[in-house]
Amino acid sequence: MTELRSRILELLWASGRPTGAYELIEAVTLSDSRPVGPPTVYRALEFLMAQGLVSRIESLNAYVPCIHPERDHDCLFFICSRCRASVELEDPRIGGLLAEDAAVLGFFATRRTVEVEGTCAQCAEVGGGAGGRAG
Amino acid sequence: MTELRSRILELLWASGRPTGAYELIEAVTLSDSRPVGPPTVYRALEFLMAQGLVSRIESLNAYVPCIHPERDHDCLFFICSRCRASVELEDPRIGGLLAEDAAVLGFFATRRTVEVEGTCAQCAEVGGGAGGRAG
DNA sequence: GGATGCAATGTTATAGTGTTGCGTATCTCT
DNA sequence: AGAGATACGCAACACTATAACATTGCATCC
Repeated sequence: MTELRSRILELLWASGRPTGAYELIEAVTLSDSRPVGPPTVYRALEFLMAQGLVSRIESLNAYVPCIHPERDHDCLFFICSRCRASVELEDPRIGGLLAEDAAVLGFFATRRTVEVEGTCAQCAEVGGGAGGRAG
Repeated sequence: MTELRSRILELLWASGRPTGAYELIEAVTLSDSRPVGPPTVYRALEFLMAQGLVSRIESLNAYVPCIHPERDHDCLFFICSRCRASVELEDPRIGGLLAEDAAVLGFFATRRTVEVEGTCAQCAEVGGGAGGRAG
């Protein structure tokens, strides 16, 4: 773990929501008063993902710090399309079913992506408007 | 359903694997001997997805024709990282669990993305090499 | 016929996301 | 110090997607 990598991990935690790579580039550039290029940030993200410290949210092209990186887990994200927040959940049953389906197909799984978009409880309470509960 | 839209749907079926938007642009341009721009194809894809005729695979930035578009279903994809093929499966149990988890969070889900990457049975048989069964 | 409205498509430019290639620095081991 | 491995800097580029605006074709109404 290097200076840059921990810096990026901190920024992800500080952000509080899925954060794009180019947002991170800007944030590092600003906070450290030094310009970093895309490859630098992407490499750091790659490393952090390999360590299980960060997950990528495919449907947003964005990155989030991982809860409980200490153990291998099913990344399962609920993403609010109104407030842009995401909640990570652990549900071993889903991994179990996917493993079961994979076995039926004779498929050897290496990576899972499970993402649910919608409206979080807090935003739903506020009511009405774009990204709302309808649909 | 217009000429262009059915053309793109045909191309997706003919491709036999997840196909990028720019591949489709090229394919339409070649097969119809007329240039089409990105917006044209993206709009057609948007329409086809709204009809449930096509799904987007987020982890590949690619598109696939949907099996059984006639009914609302859980899109669940197994994507082989070796041969690039994808298999769509229907497993209502997964949707059930996700709905259950969403309910616990008070989350109103509007869209699900479930994608599993790995090696398909056929490629695993061939053995060894990149994208293999290890992991 | 001519005006109007609408959905779909065409066109140009640009925004956003991610990678390649190569050079340099830093760290570690001997 | 010297050699190899790892990480970082940088320029350029490739890929993916959308914005903004113009045009076409068809149906409708007067």
